[in-house]
Order: sequence, then C-alpha cells, then structure tokens
Amino acid sequence: MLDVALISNLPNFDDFSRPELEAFISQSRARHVKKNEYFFSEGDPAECFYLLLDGYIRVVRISPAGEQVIVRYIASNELFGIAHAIGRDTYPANAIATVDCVALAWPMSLWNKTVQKHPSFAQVANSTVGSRLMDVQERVIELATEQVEHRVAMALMNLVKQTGKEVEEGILIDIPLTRQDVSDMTGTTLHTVSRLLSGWEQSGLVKSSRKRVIVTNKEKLLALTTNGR
DNA sequence: TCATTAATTGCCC
DNA sequence: GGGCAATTAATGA
Repeated sequence: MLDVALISNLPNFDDFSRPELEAFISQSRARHVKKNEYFFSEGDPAECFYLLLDGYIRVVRISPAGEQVIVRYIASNELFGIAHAIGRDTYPANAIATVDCVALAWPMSLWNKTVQKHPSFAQVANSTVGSRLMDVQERVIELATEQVEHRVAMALMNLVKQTGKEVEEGILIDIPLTRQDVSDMTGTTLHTVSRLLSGWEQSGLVKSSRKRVIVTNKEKLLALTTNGR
C-alpha cells in the first residue's frame, strides 16, 4: 500500500511493526479537502482524528467580537483533530485547508486503544498537544506585551520554520498568505501589516507580492523578534 | 474581457 | 496604531 511507505518513517509509528502499521492504516480513510474547504468546524462532534499527509491547514477560531483569529497553521505529517487527547468530544476550532490537502482519518473510537498500545504514538500525541499549548501561551503573552512590529516579525519567522522553502532570493513562505491572514494571526489590521511589509521590503528584509512572502534576510527579521522596541 | 479579490497609500483619529 | 476610502494591481472565469 502506498500510504504505508509514506508514513512509516514518522516518529509516531516507531514501535509499530509493519503488519501493525498496515492494519492501522487500513482502518483509516483518506480524505481530500480542497482549498478553503473545511475538515471540520468548531463545536462539531469529534468523530475522527487525522494525520495530514500533504498540504497546509489553518486553525481558526471566531472571537466573541466576531473576528476570525488564526490560531496556528498545521503542516504535513502533523496530527490534528485530536480532541480526545485534550479530553473533549467536540472540536475546539475550525480546520480549513489553505491549499488542497490530503489527510488520513481514523474514527475517534480508535484513539484510546492506539495511545495505550503504542508509546511512540502516545508520545508524539502528547508532545503535539504540549507544544501547541506552549505556542498559545506564548502568543497570549506576546499579544499583551509586545509591539506590533515584533509580533508580525515573530509570526513570519514561525511560518518560515513551518513552511519555509528555499528559493533563489531567500526563503519562501510556502502557503498563500494574505496581509489579512497575517493580521488575523497577530491581532492587527491588514493596513498595518501592509505598511510593515512595505517598509521591510524597502530595507531588504522581505520580498512580497500577492499572497506570497519571501524572507530575504532572516537574520535581520530574527533580530526584530528579539528586541523589537 | 470583466468581475472579483488583494494590496497600497493617504488622511484623519 | 487603527479605521476608512480611493486607487491600483493581479487573478481567474
């Protein structure tokens, strides 16, 4: 089976034997979701957990004021929709395909069994939950205390880490990314983001065009994330 | 080509 | 910095 070769190297499956892995995968269903369509919405019953094979997903919540907030992006080979790992039976946010995506979906009823039987899987699940929690906490502090310029620089660096792709001019953030998206991540407005990016483009830190951002000077951008004032 | 969606900029708070 | 409006640019049907 093609899928086995694709994922057998992931740390999630270190302690699966080949037949175990094949059996596990045979219980999943491949789900293709087109750009801008939903894997699931906030509050939906958490019927499945997923492993993203290809694409990028943005995790979005709607604030009480009705504004959309991009909580994070999910890249390929990450688990998502793992509501049971945090003791929920509904999904805590919307998961929207940023580009065309392919994921494997397992019925949530398999979650407990899998975690109990396979420490490697449990460990990846735990560290996924843990590092996402850390991210959220860091961002709450950031939003409350840091300058906008600092936050935007931080958001771009995180995207570089997750989705960065080497190109001639620098590192491309490999998802369609609008100014609006960046402002939804950093709690600013698209205007401010546009102005910041224009300024950075002038000084040679980034290069941007419609839905595309290339970081041309990672060091300087990184410097903005550490002092920022 | 036209309609839609994104991005920029200037002005004011 | 944010909000708004006008303008321009890119894109996809």
